Amino acid sequence: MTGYALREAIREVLGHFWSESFGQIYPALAELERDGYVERRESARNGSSTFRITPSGTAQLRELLSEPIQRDPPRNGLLLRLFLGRHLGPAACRALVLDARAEAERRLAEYVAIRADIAQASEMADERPYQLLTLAFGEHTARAAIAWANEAVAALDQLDSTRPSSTHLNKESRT
Amino acid sequence: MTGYALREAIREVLGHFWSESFGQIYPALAELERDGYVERRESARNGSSTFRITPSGTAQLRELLSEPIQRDPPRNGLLLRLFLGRHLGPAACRALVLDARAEAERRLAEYVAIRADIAQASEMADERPYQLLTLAFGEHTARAAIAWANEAVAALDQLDSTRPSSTHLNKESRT
DNA sequence: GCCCGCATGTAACTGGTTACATGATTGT
DNA sequence: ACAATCATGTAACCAGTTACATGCGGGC
Repeated sequence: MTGYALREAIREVLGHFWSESFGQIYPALAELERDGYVERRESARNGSSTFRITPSGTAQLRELLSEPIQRDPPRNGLLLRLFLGRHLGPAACRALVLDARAEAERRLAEYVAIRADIAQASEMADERPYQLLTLAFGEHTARAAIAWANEAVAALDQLDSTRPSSTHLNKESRT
Repeated sequence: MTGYALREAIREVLGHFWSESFGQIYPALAELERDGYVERRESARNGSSTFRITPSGTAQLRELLSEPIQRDPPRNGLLLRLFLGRHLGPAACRALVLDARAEAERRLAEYVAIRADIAQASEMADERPYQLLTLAFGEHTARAAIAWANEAVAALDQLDSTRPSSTHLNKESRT
């Protein structure tokens, strides 16, 4: 496939847990070609080149997949805001949580659709069980996020009603 | 607090969803001081300086907290490996999942301990409900991860027994 | 003729980590 | 004394995004 197509595939297929930008892909493909991990085939018609992985490329892929997983330092903007939620007030926090819930629901719906697609397609039978694993992860975490959001909204509502004239911006002071 | 203490606090208190390095903190504090958002008080004894947020600093904090949450592009090494799990084989994938489950269990235990701590401490009553929100999020996602891992292990075991002589490295070929 | 999607690549920039240099204080 | 921890800062480096420059080909 071409670099462009590769990026599209990553966006569409792995989009929920991986991403690459053109600035990554093209230099990477050039390097992979230099190291003999992929082969370039120039198209005569236009200036595009399609790439195909070589045997040594698949070997290298397996090597890389076997390397220890490195996780990057956590940075969850939602949780940071909620932790310092006193400064935002219950109403603003509630809005944030509702937003998060809406997105989790959107994701969950997407996963359900993907599951239907995968069940449909008879191709790639040996890859399917692995793809279902990642899908299930997404479903579990999305459902967890929704359940949490419901609890959180309830807690925030109670907080708002218990101490209505809180230190900061609440429904009344904003109107 | 000092820059050092600030980093410790971030690590210990927000460690599950936020992180900052010295390379960030010290330049940031200098800039915040320049903009009048924090005040520096030099200690006479040693070269250390303690910082205190100013009124305009808290205002700025609220401003920043109100800004839209920006999420960084996803990059989940575990899911990437599982998605391409055919290249690793069921046994290796199983190990990855078990690892993930162990860590989720470790996290969950930590959260339970923190919850006990928070319930104990009578201070900071107005911050507590917000902190509990972030804690609950961690608990939900950890439990979801554990449940998923259990399903995934079962699926992988079945996969391993159904087609024992898979294309690649499995238990037999590795011994 | 013109816009849009396909396609390739580079350059600038940014956000951040890591490693290093340095030194005071405290506890054993 | 010496090790560990507290403390400050900088420089080098890195991964990665964004934006830009460029051009082909097809559809309207």
